[in-house]
Amino acid sequence: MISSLKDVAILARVSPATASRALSKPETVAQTTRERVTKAAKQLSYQPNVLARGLRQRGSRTLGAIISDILNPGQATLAKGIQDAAAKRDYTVFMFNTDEDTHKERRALESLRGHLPQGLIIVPSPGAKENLKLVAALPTVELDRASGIKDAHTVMVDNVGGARAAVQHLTALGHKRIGMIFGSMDISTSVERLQGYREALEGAGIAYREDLALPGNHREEGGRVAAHTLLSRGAESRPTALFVGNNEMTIGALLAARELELRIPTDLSIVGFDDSRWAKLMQPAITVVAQPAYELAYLACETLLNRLENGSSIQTLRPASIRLSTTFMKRDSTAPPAT
Amino acid sequence: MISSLKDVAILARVSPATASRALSKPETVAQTTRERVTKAAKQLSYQPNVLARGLRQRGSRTLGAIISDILNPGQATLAKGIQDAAAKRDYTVFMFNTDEDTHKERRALESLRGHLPQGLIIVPSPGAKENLKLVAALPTVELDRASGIKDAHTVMVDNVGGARAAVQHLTALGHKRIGMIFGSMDISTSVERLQGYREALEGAGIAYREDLALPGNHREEGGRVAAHTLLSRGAESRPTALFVGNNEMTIGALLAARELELRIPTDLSIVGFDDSRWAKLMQPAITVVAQPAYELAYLACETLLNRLENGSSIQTLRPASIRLSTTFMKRDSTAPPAT
DNA sequence: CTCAACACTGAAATCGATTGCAGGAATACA
DNA sequence: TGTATTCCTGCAATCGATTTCAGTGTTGAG
Repeated sequence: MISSLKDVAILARVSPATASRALSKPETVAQTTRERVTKAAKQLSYQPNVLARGLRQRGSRTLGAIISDILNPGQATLAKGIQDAAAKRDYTVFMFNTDEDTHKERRALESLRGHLPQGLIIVPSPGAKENLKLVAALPTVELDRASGIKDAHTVMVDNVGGARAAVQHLTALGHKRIGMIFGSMDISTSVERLQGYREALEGAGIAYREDLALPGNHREEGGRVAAHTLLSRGAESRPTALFVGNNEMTIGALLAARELELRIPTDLSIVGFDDSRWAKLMQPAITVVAQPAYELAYLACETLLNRLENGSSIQTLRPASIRLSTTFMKRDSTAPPAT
Repeated sequence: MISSLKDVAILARVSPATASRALSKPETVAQTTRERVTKAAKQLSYQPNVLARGLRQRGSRTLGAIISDILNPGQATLAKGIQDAAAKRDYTVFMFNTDEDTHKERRALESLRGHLPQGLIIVPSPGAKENLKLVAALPTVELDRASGIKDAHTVMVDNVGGARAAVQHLTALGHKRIGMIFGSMDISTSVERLQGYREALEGAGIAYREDLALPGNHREEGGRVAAHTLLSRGAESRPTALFVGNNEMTIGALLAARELELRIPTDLSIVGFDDSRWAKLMQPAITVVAQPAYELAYLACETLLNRLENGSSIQTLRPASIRLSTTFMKRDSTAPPAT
């Protein structure tokens, strides 16, 4: 059923060596021979055995990709970007989920290692700095976040700038008490977004208050609890606007606002980080900082492939640190504070 | 850096053959030897080369998975179910997207074939019947839909029953003019859901009218256009309820209703097929037929793996055709028709 | 016409792990 | 003690494609 290179060689009346060359280095073979071989290959619908080839060449045209949670639409978009970029250059991708779990990440890396991928694209979990030692020699690009490894190649968005824009929008509307719900501080994006929030407040001459910035552990429930805490105070001291650090927590915040019967944007303005289907669809539609997730992932994959194919010369020395900018999407969930 | 079995063998002072056996068939090796080998392996942090092993054993512990669109949350859930089930049995998965495009599906299959996977799980595109001939010998399970290939193993939901339940709910509320928007008729789910709709109407003694059931090509825009057509008639002849065949088109229908300023559920009841984040979150929350996507995929993967490991004996003869039932989720987008 | 340069091709080694077979040691049994 | 088993281990072949090296035939220059 499945035919090997040897079958092709026999049919074309050449040696396996020549058949191999005819297919992968055509210019080294006489034209007539080449045609005989390609014809035979087509006739047998020959498909090279990637395992054998990879064994000989010490690695196949394969990449590893590790993302944190495929059910998160943002991450799914990353997955797609990686796959499309890889497919375009004829690479295939081993995709793994970590669910933000360091142990799963470790297992994924171990499993990956045996497949001898040419490179790795990873959305690092909190424990990645340690885990990545397992594949220290593997060309790697960190996507969306930084693991903290020195001189790593990273492709991320400008989280500080995105957060700053969001909060500036709120201060420009006249908000003074602006709350924030941020994610786990062992993920670089959370740290950066919090920083952007602080910078924007400072720029507007508003003092940063610890009681207005709460952690929400990046899940819906955490966002709900944090928002509930922030919004349960009296109308005089409660924040009039909320900046939420990711999409899941934004949902939580919205639910909390509903429970407390706060109208949006009349009683409360909300800006989320990360766009999504429901943000556009809700009424009111939610104002967000949108990330170019697809482009980000595509670029990360291209960066990796370029580095691979340039032979690890220049690129090894000069780590790429790419930042794409975010887009502020003004919708209907933000308005001046009630007077 | 990367150490081979030979290195382990040398360190443990045995032959490569024995080292191999010590690691993969421990019971065939003397205890002391075994311990020396495992210790050496750990010391070198040995990881077997999957390519070499796969070459020898004609196939690695690898599965192919082809889904239609990872950006669709339902499909992403399928992806996750497959991966989790595979990981549990220590298989790795090559994941591909087809975007419902028969050519991409073909390319994915070609690419997959060279990797010699042990099996395949596929959400078949309309052209799958032809494409799957490429891998006729590969144990395959069709997920979510049927390609139409005879005797194929399939794992799907009870689309007819789900649709029937949805429409029965509407008739029970007193609706008489119930519209439907269905997907591409070359996808089995669309056909089945349409049939469920017809059966429910018949059961309620309502005649099926062709002008109330329109195709929406399964995308948001198609759903919007179809809904617009259905709802643009006068209040006397316009449907008072809509059953929509998938989640994307449901969004389209909702947008159309907004454009026409129809209130839900007062002026129009809507039931969608497939649950999602936004369906719960919207106000009013959308009544839907929910599919057990994760379980479906998990089960499909297990079915495949069981079949693989039982040696293709019994299972080959008796194709599995599994149907899981859907869950009707009554929410706030359905109500009795205005009188 | 001779010899060098060149273009092609094939034989054989190689990648790393697995496995059939055979040999050697240890044990059991008579 | 002699022989039959059992247990363990190593040799060598194998999976399929690639690649080095050497050899053949052809062309061109002198």
